[in-house]
Amino acid sequence: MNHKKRAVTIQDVAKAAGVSVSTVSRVLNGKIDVASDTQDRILAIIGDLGYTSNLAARSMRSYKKNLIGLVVPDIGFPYSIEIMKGVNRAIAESNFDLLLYTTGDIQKNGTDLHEQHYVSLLNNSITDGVIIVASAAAEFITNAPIVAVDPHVVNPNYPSVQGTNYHGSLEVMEYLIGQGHRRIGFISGRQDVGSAGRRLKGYQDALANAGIDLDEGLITPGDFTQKIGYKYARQLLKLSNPPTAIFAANDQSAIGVFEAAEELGLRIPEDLSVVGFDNISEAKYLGLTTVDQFLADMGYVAVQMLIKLIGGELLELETYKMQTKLVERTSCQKLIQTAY
Amino acid sequence: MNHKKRAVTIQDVAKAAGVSVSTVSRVLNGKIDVASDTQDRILAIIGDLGYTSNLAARSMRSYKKNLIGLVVPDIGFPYSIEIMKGVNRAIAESNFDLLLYTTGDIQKNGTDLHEQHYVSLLNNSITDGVIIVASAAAEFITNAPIVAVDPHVVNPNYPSVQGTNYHGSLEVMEYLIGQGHRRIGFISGRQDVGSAGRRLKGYQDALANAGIDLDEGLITPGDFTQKIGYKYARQLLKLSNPPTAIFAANDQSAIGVFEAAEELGLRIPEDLSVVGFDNISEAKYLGLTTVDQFLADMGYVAVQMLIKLIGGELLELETYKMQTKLVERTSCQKLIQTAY
DNA sequence: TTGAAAGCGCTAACAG
DNA sequence: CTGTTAGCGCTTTCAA
Repeated sequence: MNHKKRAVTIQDVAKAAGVSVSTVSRVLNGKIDVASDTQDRILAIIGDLGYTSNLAARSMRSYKKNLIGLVVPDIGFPYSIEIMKGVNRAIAESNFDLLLYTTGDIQKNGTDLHEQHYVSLLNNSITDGVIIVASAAAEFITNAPIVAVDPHVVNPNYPSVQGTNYHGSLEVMEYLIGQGHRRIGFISGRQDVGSAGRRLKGYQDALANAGIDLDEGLITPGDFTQKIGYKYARQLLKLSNPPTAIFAANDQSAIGVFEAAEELGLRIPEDLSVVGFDNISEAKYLGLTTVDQFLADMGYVAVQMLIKLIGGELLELETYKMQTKLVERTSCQKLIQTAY
Repeated sequence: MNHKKRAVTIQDVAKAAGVSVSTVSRVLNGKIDVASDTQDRILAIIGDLGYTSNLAARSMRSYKKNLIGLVVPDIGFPYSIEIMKGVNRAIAESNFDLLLYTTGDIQKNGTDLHEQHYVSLLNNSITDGVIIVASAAAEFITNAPIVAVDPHVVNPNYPSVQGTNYHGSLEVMEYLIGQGHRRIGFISGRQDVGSAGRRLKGYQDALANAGIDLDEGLITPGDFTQKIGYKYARQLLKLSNPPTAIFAANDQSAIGVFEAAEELGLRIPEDLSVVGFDNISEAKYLGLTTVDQFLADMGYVAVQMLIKLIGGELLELETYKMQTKLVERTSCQKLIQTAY
């Protein structure tokens, strides 16, 4: 390895081939008006010299970059990972490459301003469009298209992919009520996230529909983390009149519930039913019932929408709704029960 | 949202502020030699106009970009995800941002040539350095530093972070043999991956050390996937004289073993002991014993090494060895046993 | 079929 | 303290 030497440029190639830079550029861009022997010679030299075009310089001059940006607050979070898997799959099927932008910490760039900044940064320079996950911003200034996955804003001013959170939440509650549960706890999600609010609304409305009085004491705060899920589940389960089921606003917090139940010697689902939103693999192996939010599929669909937009199709403000439905993990539960 | 309008450039800002572009550039780069009222005025205008500097143009001129590249074959694979988590954490603690490059499919860019291409593409243009995961290439042409995480090559020609695969494998075998196992199956990893070979070597040597004859029939092929792990575990368990323990070259295939065992009505660990390398969360919740390869920590360390290299420290060819050791998942097993 | 030259947006000397 | 100027590596007219 040497990383001292100046990178080889189009000039070097041109010089070695005894032609002008414009001719090399033509070959690079697959233009047809080049003599085939010239072309072969240049191609050979490009191989010999190990030339790679300078992304920055290229982006500056040409419109098409075959690069899609993905702005994610925190790639360590299972929620982001699931979406990335779907994005990844769609990218693999396309002829675009992926540029992921993150500052690593959900605190460090979770704000509207940061998001807007990154979107501009990418779209005004090296990407053909960007996908932004869990966007909080109400608006983006960009000269290339964007698609938001699961935006916090309910009716965003830009194209987006959303799950039917309210509907999915209703379905969970109907399921639990159908099993005979009357006291059902709810671990909330982050206050500032739209989908969390819709999940809570589903919880409340389903109770009303079933004629069950709402007990505010069964609704706790939350922030989508396992730690806080554990904390409030513990609190709920220690009530003098504890719930017989707990519905968590996402499955990270559902895992927290699982831990609290284990600690208190409760069996799931015999002593306590637990359902969580989002459906990550850990929930699957724990045997927790979940609501499938198709996180990966949302990412997949977002890429497809974006590619259409880049290609010039006018779906400017389209919102794609993905149906979220209950996934009963019975087979996994059986699997784990059998294995031990 | 508007994505028709031309992006606002440094020229626009200069014109609006009634100064030259260089003055704006100075403000942008935090140079001190600017009158503070001029600076305030420019900053205000930058805010008003929603100006973001053009990444491409900036990269072309200046040396420092505060951007680290990460080249990963397939971000959907748990192995990659674990490493990315560690990278993410290190990035969060630094003042660098992350640019992830992938073509999405392990088949699509798994070759040396592709890797070399991406490394050049990034390092010769917009990044200050790149981290390359599971690199197959023997050499890279680049004018900025690179660090490889878990390279296929045993003694690469560039800085790298590696786990002590051979040692970890020995430890597993000593553990299993200590439990009284004499017939231990081995599900191999991908042939072309160096670490997989070292794990197999550990398996073989440990048997020899214990004076146990090697039965080639207990060693199967493999490719690190759950599906193939399942297939060969099934084959092993149906032998007339089946193994009492199976050691899988990674924990994805260990999960396949788990499934095969379940299907055949075997209890783990009573009827069959299972150990896998790598330690992803699914294995944790399944209660499988694993070898911790510190995947996340490897990513973390790689970023730190890279930042040192970027800063000019001369550890050019340093290889950082992370100790891999057996992790007994007894508490998780208990947790699952209690919960159901 | 090819080359010369302009310029993308920006930074970094160099003058003033 | 600020403006002028010269490119970075590339694509793209426009001529030849």
